[in-house]
Amino acid sequence: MKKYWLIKSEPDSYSIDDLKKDKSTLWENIRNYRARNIMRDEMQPGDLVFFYHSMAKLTGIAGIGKVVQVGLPDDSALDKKSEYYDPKATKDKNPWVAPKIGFVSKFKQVVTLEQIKNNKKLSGMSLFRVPRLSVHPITKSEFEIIKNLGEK
DNA sequence: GCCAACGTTGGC
DNA sequence: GCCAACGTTGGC
Repeated sequence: MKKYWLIKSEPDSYSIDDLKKDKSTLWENIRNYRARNIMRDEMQPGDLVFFYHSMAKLTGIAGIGKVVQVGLPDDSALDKKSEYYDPKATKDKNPWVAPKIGFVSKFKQVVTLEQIKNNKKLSGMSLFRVPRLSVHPITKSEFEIIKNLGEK
């Protein structure tokens, strides 16, 4: 069954426009086990993801992507020059994985964090229960509500 | 830039 | 395995 996710990104480093331009990207550099477990164990090709802009002028959900491929190794953990280098990771035993995310659509308008907070139907979102996590599950109804807001 | 809330590290 | 100290996230 198709699932829905939300992934956070700082648009200064990678925005929905970058994804649109690239068509798809390897979602690397997540160094949090909880987020890793979701990406490794639960994401499936075909799942849809909300693209969330954090630390942005307009904080909120900026568009939709889809999971193209899962379980790819995150090689930046092996790169000593990378900011995300993990000395515990080796080529044979790299704990970090990355999904490949493809572009689907950019919202006509960003669904802001404020809008989400003010919508009672969205108050149960994982986003609010687990602060600071960069990958969240989204329910089908949450997905539909936010998609409609964004495409208005 | 502040700071709350969490995650991670490392000494014991 | 506990927990204090430190680091990170991310809204404001």
